[in-house]
Amino acid sequence: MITTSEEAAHELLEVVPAVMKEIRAEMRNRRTLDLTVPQFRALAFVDKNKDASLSVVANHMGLTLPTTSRLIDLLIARGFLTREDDPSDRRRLKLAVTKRGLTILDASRRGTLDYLVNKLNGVDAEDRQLIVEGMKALRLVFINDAQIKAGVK
Amino acid sequence: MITTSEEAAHELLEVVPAVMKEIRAEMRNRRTLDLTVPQFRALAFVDKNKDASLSVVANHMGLTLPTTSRLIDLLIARGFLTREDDPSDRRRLKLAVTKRGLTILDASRRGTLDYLVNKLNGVDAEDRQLIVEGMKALRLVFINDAQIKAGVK
DNA sequence: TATTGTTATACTCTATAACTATA
DNA sequence: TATAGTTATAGAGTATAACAATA
Repeated sequence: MITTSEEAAHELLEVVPAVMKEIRAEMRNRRTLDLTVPQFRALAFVDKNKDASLSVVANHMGLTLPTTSRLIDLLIARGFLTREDDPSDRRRLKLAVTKRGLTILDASRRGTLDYLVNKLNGVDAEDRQLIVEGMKALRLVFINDAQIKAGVK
Repeated sequence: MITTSEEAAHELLEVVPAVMKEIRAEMRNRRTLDLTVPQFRALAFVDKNKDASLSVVANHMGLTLPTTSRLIDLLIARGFLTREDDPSDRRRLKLAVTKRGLTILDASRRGTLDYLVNKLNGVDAEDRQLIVEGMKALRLVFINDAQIKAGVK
C-alpha cells in the first residue's frame, strides 16, 4: 500500500484539530488549577530550560516577542514564574519556574494525561501502538525540525 | 512490545500541540485569504451539512452557543455564509455556504494541504504510512466518539 | 545599527449571564 | 417551562507598530 503525502496531509488536517480541541477543552475545564495550552507549554519549556530568555521561549513556541511577553506576564502575575535580569547582557532576562509553578505544571500535566489515558484505555492495544508510532513519526517532521530551525537561526 | 495508555497519552500531549501550532500559524500567515482554524472548521462543517442550525454547529465543534453565534457572525459578515429562518421551527436558523465561502474554503484547505504535503514529502514512505495509520487510530477515539456523543444527546 | 524586551492597540476565541422569541 | 439564538461583558491569545534600553 502506498501512502501519498497528500493522503497523510488530509488525515493530519482532519484529525489533529479534533484531538487538539479535546486537549484544550480538558485543560480549560479543570477550572481552579487551570492552565491554557500556551501557558502549559511555556511553563513546561522554562521548566526544562532554566534561565531561558524571553526570545528563546518565543522562538520555541513560534510566537512573537510581544505575545510571549504578555503570556509570561500572566504566568509571573500568578506566581508560576520569576523574571530576573541577566547580568551578562542587561537586555536579557532569565526566567525560572517557582515551586508553585512546578506544582501546577505537574497537576495540569497529570490531569490531562489522566483524561487521555482514560480515553486510550478504551482502545485496542494494537491501535494504541499505531498511535504511538504515528506520533513518533510526526516528531521527526514537526518537532525536530522546529528545533533545528531554532538552532540554525 | 507493549504500548501503555500512559505512553500513548504522553506522546499525544507532546506532539499534537506542536503539530497544531504549525497548522494554525500556516493558516494565519496566508493573510489575504485567511481563515482561522475555528472559522475553517465551521465553514467546512456547514459545507458538508447544508442547512445546519447554529446548535448543530456548536455541538459539532464543542463550543457554546454564544461563541458559535459570534463565529458565524464573522463568517456571514465576510460573505462566506448565509443565515435563513427555518420555516418549520422559527426559533431555528439554516446556515449555508456561499459561492465565495466555498472558494475561500477550498483555497484555505488547498493552501494548508500544500504546506503539509511539502513537509511530508521530506519523510520516508514508511513513516508517512505510520502517520496515516496513527491518524486513523486516533479517529476512532476522538472523532467517532464526538459524533456518537452528539448523536446520543 | 541591531537586539531584547515592553507598551499600545486591535481583532479573534472563548466563556457565563441575561435576555428575546418560539415551541 | 424548555429550547434556539443573540447581546453584553470579560479574559486570554495573537499580531503589528512604536518605543526604550543595551550591545
